[in-house]
This record gives sequence, structure tokens and C-alpha cells, in this order.
Amino acid sequence: MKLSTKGRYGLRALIDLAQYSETEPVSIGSIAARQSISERYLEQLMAMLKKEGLITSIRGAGGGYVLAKEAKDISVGDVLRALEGSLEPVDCAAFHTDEGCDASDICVTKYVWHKINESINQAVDAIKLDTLVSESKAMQDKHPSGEMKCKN
Amino acid sequence: MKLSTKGRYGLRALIDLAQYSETEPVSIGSIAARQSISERYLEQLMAMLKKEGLITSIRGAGGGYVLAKEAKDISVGDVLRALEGSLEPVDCAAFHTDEGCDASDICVTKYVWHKINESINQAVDAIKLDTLVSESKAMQDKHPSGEMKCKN
DNA sequence: AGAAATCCTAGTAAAGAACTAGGATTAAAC
DNA sequence: GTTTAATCCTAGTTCTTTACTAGGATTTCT
Repeated sequence: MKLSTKGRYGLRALIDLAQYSETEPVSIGSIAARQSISERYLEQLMAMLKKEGLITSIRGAGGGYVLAKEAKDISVGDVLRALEGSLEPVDCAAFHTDEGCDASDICVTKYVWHKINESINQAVDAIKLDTLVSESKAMQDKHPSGEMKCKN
Repeated sequence: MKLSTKGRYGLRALIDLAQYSETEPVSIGSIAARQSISERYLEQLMAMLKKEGLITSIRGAGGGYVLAKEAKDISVGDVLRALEGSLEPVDCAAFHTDEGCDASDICVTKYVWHKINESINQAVDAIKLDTLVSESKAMQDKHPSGEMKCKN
């Protein structure tokens, strides 16, 4: 039940992007440097976020990325689902009927997986990017050294 | 964010155990057969559940396992944590101070991980084993064929 | 004594995660 | 119009973890 680096790095990257893209597009290189993420790997994460319509890109010199919508309209859930796929704890056929688990009407545990899924989605959809950006700014004002880097 | 087979198989096994151990201990072999789980693998899962004090074992011929406490006092959370370890989505140092992420006071995302963790635990701790056992019995009455096996 | 069970530790094959690599394309700046 | 700085696209590769498998030792009932 762990998030991969995709979700962890990606969320940090998007908070960073939201914070620095108010006046001009932000390049992968600058995010990668600030967040200590491999530039080449981050590239792929940005591609996923773009594909899901959370960010837009500007190509060529001076280009970079900006948010595709307002930070208050992007939830942590949007970000994590874009990067991790569905957050449900089990790929249960009872949810998407295309898969073939023939036991779905006799299955007891599907009730459990469904409840977990619901509660996760509720939690992550309630948190919006703008909140995290404000938090981040407040944190940086308090600790201006900026030497401490988070791995998660 | 997926549960491994440990959590999935283990929960099914424990529901099965609860259901069949009312009169006598239940062997790994019989659970494995009913639930289509490798006997040798299930052995290891049972060891974890025992270590966490959820079940007790009776050795020797005619032996097997029984619940260590009443089904109503065992939550899905107890089971999943015994098998999967902590359910928190990120091994965040801000939670257990022994680890060394020096950024914990500047870290924004820890707030997110904490919220997710809380909501997952709340969901799984609210579901007790006895509920699932009743559900399971009701299901089997409705579909007595018993041919359908769940993979999750 | 034999059979049926748990207990314990180690090995192993397959899958997935986390990058790395090499370039193609686009567009601003000079 | 060439250079430079950026995104875009697809593969390959290494490392870790998962999901078992294997081989026995021990216990207890019959």
C-alpha cells in the first residue's frame, strides 16, 4: 500500500510548478534542481500530468510548463490518479465490469476494498493544490535556508 | 497503492478461518483448498497473523488454527497491518522520528500523506471480522454451488 | 510407530519500479 | 539562419520486491 515515486515526486513537482509559474513557464530543469529529482525521470511524469490535462506545455527556448487550470481546481486526487492510476487497493472486477472475476456476486472482500477506495478518494479529493502552495510558501518564509530536501 | 497478495489472501483466509473454526481447529490445508491459495504460501501468512496475536495454533495431528479473540474484536485493519505492515502511503519520517528525513519541518506533502493514512485506517478499523463472516454465510446460502472463486 | 499437522529458514523466478539513454522536434534569441 | 534552450517520444536497463517453492524439523494424536 505504498505510493511509488511517481506520485510522491509528481505531487512535489506540481506544487513547485504552481508556486513558480505565476509569471512565466517553469522548465523541467528548474523543478528538478529545486526538488532533487532526476530531470529525465521528471520529464516522464510531466508527460503524464499533461496527458491528464493538469498542465500545459510551451515548447522551445524559454518554454516550460504552466498549470492548465487554477490551483484551487486541482486536487491531490487528480494528481495522484494521473500518476499512479486508480488508487483502489485491489483491481477488483466488481468495480469495472469489463474484467472477469466470476466471483463478484459471492465475494465478501470486495466490500472492504470498496470502502478503502472510497475513503482514500475522499481524502485526496478534499485537498486542493492552492492550499499546499500557501503552506509551502509559509514554510519557506519560516525556514529560508532552503537546505533541507524532502525525499517523499 | 495496491495491496499485495499477502493482504488479499490473508483476509480471505481469516474470514474462512473464522467461519469454520467454531467447533474445531482449521488446518492450513483446508483453508488453502477452499480459497485456492498455495498451502506453502498460506503457511507464511498464518505465521504473521499468529505473531500479531490474531490467531493461535494447535500443533500435531488434528491441530490447526483458531481465532485468538472474538471475531467482533478483530478489525480488517488489524489483519491488513499484520500482513502488509503499516498502511501509510509513504514511509514518512515525520511520523516515526527514528528515520532521518531532515526536511520534516519544511515538508508540505507530509500533511497529505498523513491525511490519507488517517482515512485508510479509519476505514479498515471500522470493519470487523464478524460482519464479514455473516456476509460470507449469507452469500453462500444464496449461491450454494460454490464454484466461483475470487482472486482478490 | 506412523500420520497429520505446524514451524522455520532459505532459495528463486517473474514482475514491476526507477531510472538512464538517445535522439527528434520546436521556437526564441542572437 | 544558426545556435541554444526547451519539450517530446520511445527503448533499454538495473535494481528491488513479490510471490511463491523447497526441504526439512518438530509436535501431537491415534
